[in-house]
Amino acid sequence: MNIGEAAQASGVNAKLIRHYESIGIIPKAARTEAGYRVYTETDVNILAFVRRARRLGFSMKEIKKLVGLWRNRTRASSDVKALALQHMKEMEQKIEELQAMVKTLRHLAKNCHGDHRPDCPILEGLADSRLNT
Amino acid sequence: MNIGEAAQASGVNAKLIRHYESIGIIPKAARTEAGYRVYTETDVNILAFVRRARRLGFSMKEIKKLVGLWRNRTRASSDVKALALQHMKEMEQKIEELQAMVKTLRHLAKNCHGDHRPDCPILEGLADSRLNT
DNA sequence: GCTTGACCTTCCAACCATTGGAAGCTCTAG
DNA sequence: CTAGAGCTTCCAATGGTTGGAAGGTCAAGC
Repeated sequence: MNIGEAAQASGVNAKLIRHYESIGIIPKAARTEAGYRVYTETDVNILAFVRRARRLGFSMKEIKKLVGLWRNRTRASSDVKALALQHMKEMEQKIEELQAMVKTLRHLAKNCHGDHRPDCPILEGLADSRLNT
Repeated sequence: MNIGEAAQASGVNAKLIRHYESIGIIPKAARTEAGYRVYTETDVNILAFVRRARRLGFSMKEIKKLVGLWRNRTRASSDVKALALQHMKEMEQKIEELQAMVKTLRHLAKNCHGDHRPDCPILEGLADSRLNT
């Protein structure tokens, strides 16, 4: 399987596959005599694994760890769980931050006429030093 | 006021102030004979405005627009409101995405022993092609 | 007046994850 | 044999910020 077919099968862009290899996320692919990368079913599984983890918002650093744990049959499930729980915590924090931002903006927008007049509580709110925090 | 004092007063890092100037977010500061940037109260207000908008998650591109509208006394409030509502919509979408990620991870983690055993539903879930979407 | 140290200047590079392009080689079909 | 699709490497850009290096300038103390 060459890189294009592996990309098709795994859902990971060919360009991205090379990038993942270059930064050590995935093992270096074997090559043909002409220098083309060659992939096995296992390689495709790893790539799909990376893609799913990425879609769940894991950073490449975290994914590197996860791939290592995945390939290691003697890993402890506690290692994986800790990584997942930590990641969940960070995402929940991010959600709270975003919700606070939306709340503030909604409050400001509520009192904005939204017409041709220049008065705008949104801008005034942004300019208000009491909003410093 | 030099850049350090302006940074102190506005809460925006001196380094970042230069950066904002270089990418045209804020107007070019006046200079002393020696080349030092000089800031007025108005400049500090703009910087603080940028900082608050940034903290509400606006992109620099959006902030560039907002600063323009803020400095323009004949702007229509509808322009600002549209920008704010669009931004809120994007943040709400992001929140939903994150919540879906957390939900999936929570589900996977629930069945993970989290001990020394290698069995781990989290990794199995990530490797499961049914999770492709 | 001279040194010291804090501040200022510019420019260049790094972070993260991805995407794009250019230039050149290799394969496959007609 | 040629066309074009696909492969190779390398370099650059995105966005927002931070860091450092190398050098000029200011204010205070001696």
